Amino acid sequence: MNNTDTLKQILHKENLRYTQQRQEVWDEICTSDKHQDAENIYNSLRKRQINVSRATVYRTIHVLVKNNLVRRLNLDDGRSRFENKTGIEHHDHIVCLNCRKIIEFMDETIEKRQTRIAKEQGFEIVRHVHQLFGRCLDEKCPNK
Amino acid sequence: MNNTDTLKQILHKENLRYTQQRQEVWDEICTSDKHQDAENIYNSLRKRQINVSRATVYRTIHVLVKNNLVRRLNLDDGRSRFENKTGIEHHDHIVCLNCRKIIEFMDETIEKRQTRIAKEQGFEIVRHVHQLFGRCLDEKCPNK
DNA sequence: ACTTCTTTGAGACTCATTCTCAATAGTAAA
DNA sequence: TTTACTATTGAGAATGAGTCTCAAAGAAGT
Repeated sequence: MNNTDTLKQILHKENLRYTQQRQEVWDEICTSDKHQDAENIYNSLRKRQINVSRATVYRTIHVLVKNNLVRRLNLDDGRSRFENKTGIEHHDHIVCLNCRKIIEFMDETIEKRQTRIAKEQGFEIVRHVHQLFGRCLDEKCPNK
Repeated sequence: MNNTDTLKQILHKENLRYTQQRQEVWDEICTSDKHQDAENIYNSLRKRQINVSRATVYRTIHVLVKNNLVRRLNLDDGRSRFENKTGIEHHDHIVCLNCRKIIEFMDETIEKRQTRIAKEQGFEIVRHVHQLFGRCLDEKCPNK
């Protein structure tokens, strides 16, 4: 299913109308660099002459997150970042504290273990956050 | 080393003065229930007739966190929580989405694996965040 | 086109946290 | 044990991400 149909489907399910603004926000998240924050998404759209308000950007993101089209990332820097979640396998993140480079990782053993640990403690996991913060060895990184 | 000496030591290292307010904030974090937020710490102190300002609470917490006496937790609910880190072994958290109960866990296999994964990606981990959000089976939990 | 209901945009508002700056309090030297 | 210097404090203003309000604009069915 393409971006437009995916969006139309969830809007219909939520009894919401299909609008140009909602499509533009969703497109921006799908096509842009990953891990953009709301302000970034808003600015990118404005730069492309697309009229949309900050309020609409936030409101649309809520719908997308609620319906699993988008994942919200909280990287401890005070604002949420968003990534397209459709057709993407689950992964977690490694973040460079110097250059803020973000790498994705996924480890089946860790995934299974955390589920088991939660179960042993009487929990059923709904979601999890697993982030590794450190320093990368990238030449371009202003690492000391 | 007791709370007072620990505090005096890091204040000295940071070229900061030992004050009653700083001691009170540190005491509150050491003796109170775990995972309190700044407002909570502030209110607890005021309730005990201890004069301290919000600004001082926040400022003191920064010093404590910077010097590894306190850990800052971001549980995705908009405010930071703090826990005493001295003499406590490392652990991560499981949080109930219904009753906000917080359980600690620690798994050596996961710890080792994440270090290795980061290394393979050219990262040296400085810290990590691993949180499991779900629903607990506690009878008192308003978990339908 | 008409009616009804939803969405939008601009800016006001919230809330945790940080900042400002005058008043207060440690601390080292005398 | 007072002086002199500097750091700390408190009250409230400022910040910034995100949310809310409400009148105007837009979808959708008739």
